[in-house]
Amino acid sequence: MQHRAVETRARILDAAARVFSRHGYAAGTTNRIAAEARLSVGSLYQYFPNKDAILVELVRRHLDQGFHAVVDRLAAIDADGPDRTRRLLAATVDAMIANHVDDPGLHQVLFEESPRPPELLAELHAVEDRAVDLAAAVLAADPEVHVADPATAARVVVTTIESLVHRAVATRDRKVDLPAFRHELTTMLERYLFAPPPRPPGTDDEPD
Amino acid sequence: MQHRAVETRARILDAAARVFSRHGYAAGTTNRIAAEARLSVGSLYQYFPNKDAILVELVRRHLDQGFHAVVDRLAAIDADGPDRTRRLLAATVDAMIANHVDDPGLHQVLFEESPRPPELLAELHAVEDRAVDLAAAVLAADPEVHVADPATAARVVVTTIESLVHRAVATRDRKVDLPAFRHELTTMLERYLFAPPPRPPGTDDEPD
Amino acid sequence: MQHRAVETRARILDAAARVFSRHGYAAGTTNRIAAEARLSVGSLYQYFPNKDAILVELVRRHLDQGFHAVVDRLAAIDADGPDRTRRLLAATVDAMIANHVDDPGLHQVLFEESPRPPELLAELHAVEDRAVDLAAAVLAADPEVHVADPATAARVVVTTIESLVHRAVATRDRKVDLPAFRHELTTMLERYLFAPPPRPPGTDDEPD
Amino acid sequence: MQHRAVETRARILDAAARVFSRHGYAAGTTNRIAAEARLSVGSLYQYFPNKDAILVELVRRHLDQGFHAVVDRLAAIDADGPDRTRRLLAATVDAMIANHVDDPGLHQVLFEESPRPPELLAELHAVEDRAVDLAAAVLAADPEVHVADPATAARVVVTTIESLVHRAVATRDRKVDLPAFRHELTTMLERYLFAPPPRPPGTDDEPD
DNA sequence: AATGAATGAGCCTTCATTCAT
DNA sequence: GATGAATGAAGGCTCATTCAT
Repeated sequence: MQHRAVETRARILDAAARVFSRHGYAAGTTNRIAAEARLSVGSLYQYFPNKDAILVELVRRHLDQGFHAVVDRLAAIDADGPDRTRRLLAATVDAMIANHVDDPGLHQVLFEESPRPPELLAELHAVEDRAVDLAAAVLAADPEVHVADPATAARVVVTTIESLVHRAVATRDRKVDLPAFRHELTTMLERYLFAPPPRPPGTDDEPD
Repeated sequence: MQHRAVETRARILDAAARVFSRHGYAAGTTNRIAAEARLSVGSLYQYFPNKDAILVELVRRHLDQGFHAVVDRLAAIDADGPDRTRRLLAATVDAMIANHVDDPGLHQVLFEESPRPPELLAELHAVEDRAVDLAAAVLAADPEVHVADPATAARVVVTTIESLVHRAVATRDRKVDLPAFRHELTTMLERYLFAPPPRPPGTDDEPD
Repeated sequence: MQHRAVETRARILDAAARVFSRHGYAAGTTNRIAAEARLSVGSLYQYFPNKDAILVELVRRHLDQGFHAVVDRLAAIDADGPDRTRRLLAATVDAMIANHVDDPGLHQVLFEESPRPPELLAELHAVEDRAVDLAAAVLAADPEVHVADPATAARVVVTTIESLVHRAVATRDRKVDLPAFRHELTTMLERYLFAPPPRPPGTDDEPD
Repeated sequence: MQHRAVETRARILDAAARVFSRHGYAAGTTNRIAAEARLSVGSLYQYFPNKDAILVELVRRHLDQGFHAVVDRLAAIDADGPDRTRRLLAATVDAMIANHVDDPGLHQVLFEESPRPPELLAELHAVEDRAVDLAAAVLAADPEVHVADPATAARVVVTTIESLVHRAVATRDRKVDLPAFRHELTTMLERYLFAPPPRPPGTDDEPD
């Protein structure tokens, strides 16, 4: 039955997420995943052609969910109020943190220690590019943002958020004071975006 | 024999670096490493108790070399000239990029896809902490740097450099326009550190 | 339901023939056969107790069809004309070739690469024996055939035809010029059967 | 050590021969082969890259040994005595029978039920072609041999011997009275080769 | 009767590690 | 100290067969 099958696929993915998160990719054996999903290996292989396919699907799912979580969150931001860019920035950082907080270990496995077929890399890049485009539009529309090139600035912002959030929360490494981290990250990005425009020649800005 | 042994250890580590870089951690078998080092597996196991020990040593070596490369570079910076912090910052970024550029693949393996025993994590953290301390001292000494807490700001700077440089150059992912990246990263960090001080009390910015 | 069931069995056998021919015995999975027969595996197992049973039935069917094809062809030969034996021989060779030409691959699977339970071997032998008996009768009745023992000669003829035709056409190996093969095979067998009788005693050729 | 390694390879091949002969290709598992060779699977895989490679080597070995056995036997035949062709024929048949008698089951596995990579088929054909060439030379040199085309006749002889000997002795099927088989096969081939030449035109044998 | 999801034994292969030489 | 053959546990995956629906 269609419904049943979809459910089983999901169960396998959930199980794989738990197993990978706990054991890493290499030690996340298909037998373990099957067991965790209360299924036989054979069944697992009726839903996925091989172990990597599970991983790929898992990454895809996380990517989608993460992207949508951010987009949804941003959609709730008042489009026209004051400080729009600042509020979008903060919301994005929050959403990204939320995306990772659930299962830090999983992200490590999914985005670092696993083999990523080129096809998947392409998707990763596509999602990032979409985010950059969205951000660039926001920056370009805000007169208070003084950056040489909105596209470049947008990419900096996006990759910085991704990298630092990932590092701060999505690692099995040392954990971090989240609120402080959140504050400092937004501060840095705000200063980057809203820095006073370079002085016109002749004007001095920072007197001794 | 002491000397000979040290040399052999180094040869194994070099071989391991090449093998891991080429094949990744999982496919970097001990036999391949031994072969690359023109050694028998048996001999390899007289120098290292197991595969992970090689990895650990390799990470340690890289960490040390990287740290020293940065420190050496910074030592060459004129301690008292103007814009000292800015110059240190730029030098650090340059040194970090240099650290990764040689062998991007290896860093990926060493710091992402390999198992890292807690013991190794502790060392990682220690090195980072040292860097943070050094940076904090620099920030605290510079009157133009207006940050609430030099220690926090130092950590932000250090982790941002690490994360973004790593992401930009030490990945097998999509590659990046390095000079542009370098410029944008320093710009962001400078704006973060040298932002005009918060308005004097009485002006409200973020009310309770 | 009797009729329906018979039809379904036939459909399964046909499907199995196609699948075995295409994929070989090992890769001819029951699932593939079921799919090819537009049936579920479950249903397939209601018609055959296991995979080997399908194979056995298939061999049986091929044997029967092949035997009857030959017999029918021979029945069309004028029983009393001159050169009766020669014509029967030619017709047999033609019929055997015809039997294999349709689906060379299938014969390879059925008679070479598959497991043959003893029960099946017995049937194979029975069919061959019947053919030998028929041939022996023909030889014995022909005064121009000078063989020591019609039964032995009959077996030689039958097995030679079987083996060589099989080899010539029922292999995935190198293919063969059929008309030439056909001519040479009949020539050889005719010479075998119609060789001039051994010289009357007194002439020595192969002394004791 | 070179010698030790060669010996181990041979031990594996011998073990594989026994295991394949007993269980067939599919059920001749690498673990069984290793066990039969009193070796661990791991070791087996240090000598052969995979199961098929063992098979290929085994086929090659058998082919070589078989071919040489025949050639050696023929070399012992007096080159210039009377009835040279007849004696060569008999010797060939004997040698071929000898080749198969040792381990009938193995031939079945090696040449029928196993997957044969194209590369191996090519070798098979090459050996056969060599044998055909040799035979053709013999036939062409014998004035008593009346065949339209020595090359064709040679191929008929070679394939007939191969096929019938194989069928008679190298099968797990019903076994056969070897001396009788031997006699009948040579008889047939001799009659084929030494049949009286076709009548000169003007003599009628087969009137319209 | 039919369906097709589920089962699980067992296959081929890899690789960190050991040990006889 | 060195060598490299040997080990064997364990992994990914297949497929004949069963069984709940």
